[in-house]
Amino acid sequence: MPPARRSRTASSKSASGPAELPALHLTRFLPYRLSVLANTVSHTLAKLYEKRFGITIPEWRIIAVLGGGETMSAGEIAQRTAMDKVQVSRAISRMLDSALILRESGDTDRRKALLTLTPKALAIYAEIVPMALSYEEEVTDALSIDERAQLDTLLSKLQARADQLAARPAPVDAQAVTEAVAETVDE
Amino acid sequence: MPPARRSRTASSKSASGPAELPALHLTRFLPYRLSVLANTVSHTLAKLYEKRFGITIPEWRIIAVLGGGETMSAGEIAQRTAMDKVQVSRAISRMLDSALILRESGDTDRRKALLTLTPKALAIYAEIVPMALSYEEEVTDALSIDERAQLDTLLSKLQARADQLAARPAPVDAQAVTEAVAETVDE
DNA sequence: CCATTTTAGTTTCGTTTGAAACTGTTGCAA
DNA sequence: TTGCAACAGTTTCAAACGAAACTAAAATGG
Repeated sequence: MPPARRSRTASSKSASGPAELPALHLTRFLPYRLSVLANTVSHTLAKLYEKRFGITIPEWRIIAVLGGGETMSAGEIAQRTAMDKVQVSRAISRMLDSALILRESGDTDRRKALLTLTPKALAIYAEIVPMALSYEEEVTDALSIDERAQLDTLLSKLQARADQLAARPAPVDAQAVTEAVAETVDE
Repeated sequence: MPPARRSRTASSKSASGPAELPALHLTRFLPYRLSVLANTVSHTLAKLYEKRFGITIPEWRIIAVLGGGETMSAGEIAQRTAMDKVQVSRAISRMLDSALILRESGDTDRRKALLTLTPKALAIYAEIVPMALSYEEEVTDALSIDERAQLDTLLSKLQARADQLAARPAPVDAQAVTEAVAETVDE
């Protein structure tokens, strides 16, 4: 039995469904809220990056992890940026075109390409980091010190749980449900 | 002068940049964290929706706002779902194809189309809402009751601030910075 | 050693996206 | 009224995406 649901100002529709339909308000639905917030933030930031440096978010992320001047492989970048290898591969090829990155194939393992930022990219890094942090600060200025700590905790816990749930295989069977619905319905 | 920065275990690179480069750890950078979390959650949910009902997130959102049986225009849907009109238009046309939505042009204003869910979509609604809420609960189970309240507050505050910052026009000039960087650099 | 599997990264293909242009409709104003 | 601006929604086009197929280079192991 699912625990008692939000008893908000919702379900009071006139002639509604069968029985006890739990209502859902998109604006209170966590996945929706996270998606909208992340989108707002990313989009704002993306426009800044694009406008000033002509780079996209994937490129920014790569610059961010290589900004210390270190060298790493595409796979390692993928891990550290939470992007998949295709995304990384494409971002790198754009960055090669715009001379932001240097690629040399390692000699111990010639599958792995060693990637380093060019001076040009390092200069962007030096400019973009303060800008990024400053935007972050403007956002978190909406919060008290306590709240910022809370946010940190909450995001970590939620991410851990979300990862866990994402890893879990499909919960029940699929086809059956679809068919059940199709049956119930369609006149 | 930017307030003192995170003094984490970060900047201790060996021979790093010019002077006081504030370090940036992607994993502690709020926009990044939000983006990754929202992505994980949305992606998991999208797979559930797709697998069971053959619908995408935009379609789900439309079903969510029309699920009470009410009728509204595409523009209103766009507002309530935080999607833009193009996204809504496309989702609606998919839903027309799969007989999930009904469109009749209003007679007072023939630009506005009146949209209503079909019984088929309402049946999906009845099945999908518990599923969505149950997933949400599984995620928030990672939090205490107090923390859930905190989360609600934090998300609201952050969204409000992010909206405010997004509305603000471009902060400074653009070209200048790009050129400055180009100059500093490229050997 | 040679054959097989695994790993690193790229390419391809079909879809999705977002911005901008476009179509049709209404409201407004001279 | 006619003419024009604003609005609702759709279409177009080029970029971006994800999944799966592919290429090339190690690692494994018989």
